[in-house]
Amino acid sequence: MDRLDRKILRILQEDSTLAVADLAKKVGLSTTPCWRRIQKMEEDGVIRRRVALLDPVKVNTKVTVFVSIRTASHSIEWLKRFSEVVVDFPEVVEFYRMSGDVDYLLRVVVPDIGSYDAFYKRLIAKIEIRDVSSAFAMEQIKYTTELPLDYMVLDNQKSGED
Amino acid sequence: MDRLDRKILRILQEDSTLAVADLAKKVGLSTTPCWRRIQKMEEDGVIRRRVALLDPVKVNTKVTVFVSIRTASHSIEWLKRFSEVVVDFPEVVEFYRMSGDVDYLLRVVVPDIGSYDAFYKRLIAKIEIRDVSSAFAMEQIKYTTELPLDYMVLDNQKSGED
DNA sequence: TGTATAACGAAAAATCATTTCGAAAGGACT
DNA sequence: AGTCCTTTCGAAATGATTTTTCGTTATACA
Repeated sequence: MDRLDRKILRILQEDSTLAVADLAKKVGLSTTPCWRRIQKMEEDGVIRRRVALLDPVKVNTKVTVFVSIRTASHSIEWLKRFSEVVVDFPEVVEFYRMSGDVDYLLRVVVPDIGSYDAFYKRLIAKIEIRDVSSAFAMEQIKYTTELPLDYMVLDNQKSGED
Repeated sequence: MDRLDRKILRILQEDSTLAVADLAKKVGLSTTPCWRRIQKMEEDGVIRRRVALLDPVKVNTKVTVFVSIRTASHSIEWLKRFSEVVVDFPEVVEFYRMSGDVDYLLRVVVPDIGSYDAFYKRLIAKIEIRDVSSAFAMEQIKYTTELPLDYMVLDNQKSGED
């Protein structure tokens, strides 16, 4: 991967609807090699998928809640089941195993506080959880799916400045 | 918006590369009305954009850090500048104003702990911040851009069971 | 300097998005 | 029930874009 590939990724992360010909023009290529580069990055798994991003307000999931979970000591069995249960909730859009104080962190999206309570009840009905604490987001100041490309490892050679 | 629209959104959230004809077949429509529904949802802003999602490992941003910030008392000026500074870092992929204990929460992506330290230094060089604490994610168990569509408000009538 | 390899670009072919045109379905009102 | 009106639908034609094909150009290396 070189600077041209990075340029392509930068654009596709923002907007994947451009015609390959237009994208090619932007990065200074003709359509065929540009198309082939995209193809290759899809095969290599650099580009994982292309998706539509929806407006949370319009689909009635404006409220984000961060759920911190401390699990002290638990069996391997419990941890396995815990992960499975949590992953299956569509309201859970992010789920991390953490180092330090908190063991797991979830980002949950729901319409309102009431729905969060309902979600929480459904969650603890499925699996016993010791220490849970919820923090509500008042405002989403930034949310992007664009990963920074400044750390990418390039086969350095080739053209391009940006 | 009815159940058909929801079906369409469900699919487009997963994969926006399908041909409209195929998508139409999946939801039980012919291509023209399906195309028009998509068009309308784009105009209405329900569908915000279409993007490519990249593999964090392949672009060298596998480490996620959650940064909690407490700002006690600060001027309006400071808060404004703080937001601007933070938003401008491409490593910050999510940024929330929170209720409760923590005032702001960031999700930051970087290649490794060392890069995080470098990022942190660049951040505090740009703006003075009182109380910061960082929590590292050991594992990303779930990450999806798919919002749950179960809370969507439908103009209830019409066809479809799912 | 020759050769191999990899990347390029123009143009043709195939696929897909978008428009156009009627037809059908559902509601409201008489 | 019937007519009008509105909305949604679908087949086919058009236009744009993706994908393939083929020949050319650049780059690395002996």
